[in-house]
Amino acid sequence: MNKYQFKIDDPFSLAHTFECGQCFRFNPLESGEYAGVAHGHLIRARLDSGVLYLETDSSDDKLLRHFFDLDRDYSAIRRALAYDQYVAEASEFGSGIRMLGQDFWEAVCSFIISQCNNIPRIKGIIERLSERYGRPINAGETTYYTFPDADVIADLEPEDLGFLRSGYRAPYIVEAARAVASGRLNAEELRQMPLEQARSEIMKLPGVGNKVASCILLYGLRRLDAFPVDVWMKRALAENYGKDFDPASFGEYAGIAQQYIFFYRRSGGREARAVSE
DNA sequence: GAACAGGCAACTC
DNA sequence: GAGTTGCCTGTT
Repeated sequence: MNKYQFKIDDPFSLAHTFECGQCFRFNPLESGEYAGVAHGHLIRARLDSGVLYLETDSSDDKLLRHFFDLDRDYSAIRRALAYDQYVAEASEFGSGIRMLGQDFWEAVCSFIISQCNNIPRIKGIIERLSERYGRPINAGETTYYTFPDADVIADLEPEDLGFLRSGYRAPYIVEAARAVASGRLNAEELRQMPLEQARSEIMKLPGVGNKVASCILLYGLRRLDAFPVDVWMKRALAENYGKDFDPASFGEYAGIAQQYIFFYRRSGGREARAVSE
């Protein structure tokens, strides 16, 4: 295992980052660390006095910086969003959140699984998929598994995924794997496209509508202008902006505004803040 | 046992 | 275009 230290200047919370709904494969350890697998590597992360300590079998510090988004100025983004009172509150509350640089295919698959589903079950399905078709990484008493490559899943039939208990999503998973494995859906090409064009390409996948496509854009391609609206966001937007609000008005960092609002609203929003103060 | 869940798609009007 | 329904599975 390799060890890395990164000095962090902006607010940074591992708990908020890993438990704000963007990522399903990292969990807290008793030590207070967070551990999980990303881009085929086990990562154990700990934050102490503004330093991010990583233990990992990766030796690619560029990938690690990318995954934790260490080269982005979050304080500047929060200042840019602060003209809006509610976003200012939400971004204060969730100031430690960072947008992880996740693997594209993993995000495609994970957010297909997420539809009409809750986080514990989403995590369970993804873990079963990884244990069966991923590569094991031994770490002491625990064995972790990488997220399986798209071409492995592409060779399966939906019936092969019965053990996942993913229900009607199984054929969607296989079709998405085939699109990615064949190059029909290519992350690099999507990155070059205007947002709406990339969205309509992603929505060609069966079982992928506007919401899941927005999650794939934001979490799988880190298109920060993508703005997923689920039932929680609908509530938050309706409560604060009325019915006919266009999230695009948040501009190039709409996706980060979304993340702050989502986390704030799910944590109880203003009511929770009032209680804690 | 019925209703619902961080959604989609096919169908209705 | 807005509204309704079934879809697997799991939880309440």
